[in-house]
Amino acid sequence: MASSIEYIEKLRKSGLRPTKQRIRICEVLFNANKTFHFTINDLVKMIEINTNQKISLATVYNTVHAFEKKGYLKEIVINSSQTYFDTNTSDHHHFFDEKQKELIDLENEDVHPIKIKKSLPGKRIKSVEVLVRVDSDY
Amino acid sequence: MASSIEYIEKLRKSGLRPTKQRIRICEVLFNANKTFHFTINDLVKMIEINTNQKISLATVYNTVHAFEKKGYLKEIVINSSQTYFDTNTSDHHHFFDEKQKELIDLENEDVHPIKIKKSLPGKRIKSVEVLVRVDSDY
DNA sequence: AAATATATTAAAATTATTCTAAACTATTGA
DNA sequence: TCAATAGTTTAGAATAATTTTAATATATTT
Repeated sequence: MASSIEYIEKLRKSGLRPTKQRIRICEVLFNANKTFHFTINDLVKMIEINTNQKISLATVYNTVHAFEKKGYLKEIVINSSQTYFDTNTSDHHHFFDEKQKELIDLENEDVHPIKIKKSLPGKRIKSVEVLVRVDSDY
Repeated sequence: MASSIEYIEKLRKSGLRPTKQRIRICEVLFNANKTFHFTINDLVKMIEINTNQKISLATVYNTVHAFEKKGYLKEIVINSSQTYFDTNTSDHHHFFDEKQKELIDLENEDVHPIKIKKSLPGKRIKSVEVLVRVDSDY
């Protein structure tokens, strides 16, 4: 839980102008007491709830991408028609249930450490992500 | 290297009618002496090279998906505007260089075995995939 | 407060993929 | 062998996520 003043600071510090829209999106994303996963579509719906002021879709895309670049959000690697984002920016992995389109965190301590033995000349590892696809029984 | 007669057999065995188009696509995909990664777009280009007979885009999509269902191809999980497929259907992982849009195999023996300690009630693990994102120096 | 730099917006454009329904081809079995 | 049928291919239309455009609005700097 943070106040909009804190978001204004946070935005300014990272070189993003604290606009009405960005502050609103910060509130929606970072006021929750748990981290969560969302699609752009989910976020638009969350913004619409209890708001009279609309934010244009282009702005939502711009802002989410700006936040991702600044490290406030993580993009989750899934082959799906929609891109998922995560407000949990810590190093962790995911379960994905294709049927229910449900994403579940897999904390780093839930996975034995991953060591990559192969190295590629001229290339630096940026991230190592594990996706565990699951089927639901029902 | 296999002849079209072998592909006809293979297709029939898996309940797919051996059509001109499917046999052609088998040749393009499975005659190579190394496995490789491709997008639908790549495949269309490969088909066009040394062919007078065109295959419609819808058929290419249909066939690739049919082959994937039968286990002759693997879909690779990447967030990219295009979906990648792999003719290497063994259990393995990938490096992905976003800049160069380059995919590189990471054999299972190149990764320490991945053990998932968390289990989800009512869900069965279908696959565990690792994607290592890399940056090129240049 | 004016000048500037940056953001927002609605609408159009783009692009991968899927759908449609008509024409075609492989298979079956008489 | 040949007609019936079931499955396949096709071009083009439809869909849907995302990006672009360029005009308007807002934040920052001087």
